Amino acid sequence: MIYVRGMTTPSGDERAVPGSPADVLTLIGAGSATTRADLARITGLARSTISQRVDQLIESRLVSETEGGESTGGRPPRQLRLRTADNVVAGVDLGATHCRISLMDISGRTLATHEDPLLISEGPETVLAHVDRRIRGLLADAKLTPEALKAIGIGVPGPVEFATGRPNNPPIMPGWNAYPIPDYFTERYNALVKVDNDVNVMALGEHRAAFPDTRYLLFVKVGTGIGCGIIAQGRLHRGAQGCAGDIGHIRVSGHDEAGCRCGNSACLEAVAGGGALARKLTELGFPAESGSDVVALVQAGNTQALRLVREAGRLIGEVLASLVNFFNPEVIVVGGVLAKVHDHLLAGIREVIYRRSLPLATHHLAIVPTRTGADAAATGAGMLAIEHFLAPENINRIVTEAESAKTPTSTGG
Amino acid sequence: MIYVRGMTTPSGDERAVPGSPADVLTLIGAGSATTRADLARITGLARSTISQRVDQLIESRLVSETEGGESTGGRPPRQLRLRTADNVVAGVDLGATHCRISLMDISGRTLATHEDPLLISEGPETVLAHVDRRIRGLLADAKLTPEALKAIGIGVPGPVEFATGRPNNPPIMPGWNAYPIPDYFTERYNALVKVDNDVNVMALGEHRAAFPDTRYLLFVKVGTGIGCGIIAQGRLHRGAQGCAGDIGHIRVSGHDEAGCRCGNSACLEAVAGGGALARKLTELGFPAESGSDVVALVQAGNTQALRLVREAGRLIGEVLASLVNFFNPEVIVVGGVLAKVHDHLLAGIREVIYRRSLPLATHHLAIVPTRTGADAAATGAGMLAIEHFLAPENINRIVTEAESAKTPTSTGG
DNA sequence: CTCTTTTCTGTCGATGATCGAACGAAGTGA
DNA sequence: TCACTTCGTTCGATCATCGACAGAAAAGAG
Repeated sequence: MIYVRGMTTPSGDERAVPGSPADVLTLIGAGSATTRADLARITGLARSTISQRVDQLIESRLVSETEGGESTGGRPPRQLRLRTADNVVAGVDLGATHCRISLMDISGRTLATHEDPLLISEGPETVLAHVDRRIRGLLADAKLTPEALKAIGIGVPGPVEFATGRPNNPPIMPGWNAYPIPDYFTERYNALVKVDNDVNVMALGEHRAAFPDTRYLLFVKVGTGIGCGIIAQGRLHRGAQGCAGDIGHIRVSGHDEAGCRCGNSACLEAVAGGGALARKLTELGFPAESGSDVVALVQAGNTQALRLVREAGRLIGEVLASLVNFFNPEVIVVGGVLAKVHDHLLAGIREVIYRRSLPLATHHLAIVPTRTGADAAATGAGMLAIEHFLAPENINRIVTEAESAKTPTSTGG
Repeated sequence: MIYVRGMTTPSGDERAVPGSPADVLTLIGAGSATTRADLARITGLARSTISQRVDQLIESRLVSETEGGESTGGRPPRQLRLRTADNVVAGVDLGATHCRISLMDISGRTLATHEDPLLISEGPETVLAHVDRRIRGLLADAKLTPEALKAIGIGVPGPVEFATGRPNNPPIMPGWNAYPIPDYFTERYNALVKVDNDVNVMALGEHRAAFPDTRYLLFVKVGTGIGCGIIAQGRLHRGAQGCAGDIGHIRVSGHDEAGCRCGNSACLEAVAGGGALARKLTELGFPAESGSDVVALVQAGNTQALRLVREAGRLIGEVLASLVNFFNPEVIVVGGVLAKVHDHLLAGIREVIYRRSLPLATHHLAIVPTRTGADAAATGAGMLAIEHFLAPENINRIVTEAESAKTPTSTGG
């Protein structure tokens, strides 16, 4: 099910009378209407008008029609669906050391997923060539041609200038600064390309998959570092420079001894990130290099690891308690590697938030572990791609082009 | 000049082809178009269509027309303006101990302002009766009838359920909980009524008056308490329960001894609010009761007061440094009583933010004192009123009603 | 099994909003 | 005074939408 923006308008703006083909498609995609009669009832447009719009959408290969609707006492309606057969997108999750790609159809269904180890530090040319090969492989496995790929969404582990899709001084992506990632793919595919921060696409994926009706959501990723994706009014909040949600370098009290790679001390990430926990465990005699090692120790029942994770939860909770007062979200989702031991992490987080935040803000606040797990980023990137493909401007453009291609505009004589 | 939402669309949605009377009015109100020919050029609609729309707006008494445009070589255009003669709003700023009301026309110009001492604790009936009298007084002074008042915006010192305009367990407004403020005025005026938190309307006022093109702005009010109004995408962010921006009870490190009226300790407000500073000064032998007294001591050159204000700035800066990383605003405006000594307050705030926040987030960040000063809340409340009056739904309703009133729908024969 | 009722979908003339050409109005400049 | 330009209005033409009608395809009654 696709997320609708507009239509059911909480804030009361957006267009009042949905008329264009894109609006009709949105209703079909959202599952709000599955037949022509439904569409007429919902939009208030005449059935003849709806039929015409639907014809345009079918002509444009955006909608498919199937027989076999349930009769409610009369002629059974023909079912309308997004045409998923040859409209797919790729959701690409690039991490520091992995590349995970999901092939999804435009209704949001995942067709296939593939994960590889891949070092982002090898630079854009190498990494993107790998991504290109994997996408072609997934398309071939699904017996699809590259023409079926309509959009690509990519999440990368660093700040991105969203409008241009260029990384903005990313600390752990050497060679990627200002590299025009979209160009690489628009030269090779006839597809839209959108690039965003990995935490943002995780937030998007979690929101669309698990909390589509939530208006204000925070997705906290606790991995080697700590970051936060922000959903406001159902949309990603990226901030003025596109670096909103970078909570890993917020100061926590009482840890001025902990130096951080950013140059400051007492950063949340430097005391509660997976890397920091691994270091502390190593010092205590339990060798660990990464967040995954910490998780392994917790799962093996190591009490020191368990204690550290719970304490990390409290520290993260201290920062989140501030953000709850400031932002007043409905849901906080905790993801990232450390979320695999969310029992202990969430206990610490909840404890502090419920003690420190305002009752009005916490009364209806849910603090939950991720439901999408390791898929969050790839599906989120896919959702980013789908939503840009289904955006009104794009749909209306496609329909208009299909129309003008059909009518030869009577040139010559 | 009125703030436009939509039209110049940064995010790329909103309606593409502006057609309705409300869209035409928006362009006139924003000053984007002052003549029929302008409107035709901007909207792309035919001049005849525009003329028809403008006629409707003039008929509905929303637009006025004046001769005397500058000729550019041909017939001079007639100038179109919002009809301000009999379209005014009231912006009401209710504080703990004062009531300030601005009468504004719908173009945003302030016609008159009146401030009274008034205790909010006297309860809704008493306070609102006072407001009612003052509004009638201001209208009479401006030689306007109550019919000219189209909308009322009200800022109150406590949380409000914005949709209904009812205070939500406000701590310093005894007797006001869940009181339906809008009803009081809709029974007495034919006007729209919108109620919001005082910090929110201050943020709105500052944004519209001083930073209309800024997309992400924080307005920090440092008075007896400390609060924050949030502008995101040019709109107020109110959060899930409408209590977003309540930063006064965020914990600051190293002050666990400071108890707060909320029951927790080390709250920002309890260590850096005007009330807290006054208490500390009193202990040091300089009697002070409120934030104003603190300001007076600073202005008198009291070094202890000066030191405390600067230290308060650092503490506020510590909290804001976190919020800059999280929210990534373009502008932070500091207002409230303590902003009268903003030299010292801002020094502390800037010092900490520039040290603790991410360079990417602070690079283009402006941290400035309020420009609207004591008018922030009243003008912001007026802006709230104006924007609701000029909202497309409302304008289209007014025009439609005027149309149907003119055509007698040929009943009977 | 037939006929009626119901519901869905397409067709086609009617309607009404918008357009665009033409015209009058009101200025500038040679 | 006479082009020339720009602005605003008028009015017939046009095109999207509507709504009545008819056909299609099922359920249900007799």
